[in-house]
Amino acid sequence: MRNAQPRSARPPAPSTEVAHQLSRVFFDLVMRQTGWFRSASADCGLSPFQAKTLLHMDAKRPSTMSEVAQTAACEPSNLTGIIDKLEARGLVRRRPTTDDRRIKMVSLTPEGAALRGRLVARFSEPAPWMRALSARDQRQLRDILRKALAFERSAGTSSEN
Amino acid sequence: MRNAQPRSARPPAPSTEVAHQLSRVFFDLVMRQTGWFRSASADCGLSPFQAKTLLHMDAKRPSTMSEVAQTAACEPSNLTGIIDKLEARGLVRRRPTTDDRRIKMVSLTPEGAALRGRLVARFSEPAPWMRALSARDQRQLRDILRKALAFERSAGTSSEN
DNA sequence: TATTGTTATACTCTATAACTATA
DNA sequence: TATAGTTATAGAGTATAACAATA
Repeated sequence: MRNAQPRSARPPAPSTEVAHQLSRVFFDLVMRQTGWFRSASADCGLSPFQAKTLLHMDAKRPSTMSEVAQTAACEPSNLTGIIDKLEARGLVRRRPTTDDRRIKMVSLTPEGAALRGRLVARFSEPAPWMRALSARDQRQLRDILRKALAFERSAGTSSEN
Repeated sequence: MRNAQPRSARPPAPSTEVAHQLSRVFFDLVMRQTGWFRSASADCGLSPFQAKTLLHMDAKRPSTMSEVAQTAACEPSNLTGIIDKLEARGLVRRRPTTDDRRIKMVSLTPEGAALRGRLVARFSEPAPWMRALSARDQRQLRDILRKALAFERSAGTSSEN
């Protein structure tokens, strides 16, 4: 864990040692944020998975159940129950399509879109450790994470796998 | 969300706008890593919470149930069940103390410490987006996250709250 | 009387398989 | 026969309250 890198023939990848250190510190930090997500969801009256689902829905465009399940990285069978609850609360709406009657489109109601907005705002409130960083570190971190997110959005279909 | 900052009298904090942008991009990225954590745990034959608990245990020193519950940010009642399972698999050991017989110390067995090591190694494997970053970005990101983690460890008792 | 850990309970999350209604 | 979504079910995670043993 503290050894130099073996010098075997490799593509010109950046030092794997730095990447490993990065991985450890990232997941160490992430592991400390689970409670944050939970309480932020609860502040909006939602379970974590309900909040996650709402966040993964496109505020402007309806999606099929499958699409939502894929972007939220969950099983379609579980999504059914979540959408049931969100629909019962008037936050989303399910409608069949005319051309293929197996497919159902889900969309946010105005109430759902509003609550989704509240969620986004809530998740925009910086955690204490973010405010503790210098302005320079905050900018650098934001910019690097934006690159990472751009990669994730292009490369992976979602997170999973 | 794209507006300039209001110019009201404020402490000389770094731009809250940058911090908000940082918060959004960070949690957007984090939301995509849950599957990664899940599959990494499964690779070691553990549920996510079991893995989390093992990772939060000090490999060298026994802790009380309360201490583990606090660092893992879970309810003591839930920890009981998890420790039961880990103990049944021979990964941890529970022992009463002599001075206060209410307290029970939990420690990793050699098998538990070995599996914890495998877990740490597994979580050290960089995610694709980490490898996609330039060597410079990787170093900068690692260094900033280390500062964040140092803050978390000093300031917060854990994550929660 | 307060505290450590446990039990009981209930609800949510996750995953798999079987089912329905379409195609 | 294959696909979109649902139902059924089981196991794991999370939270609260009540409890036993001990201090």
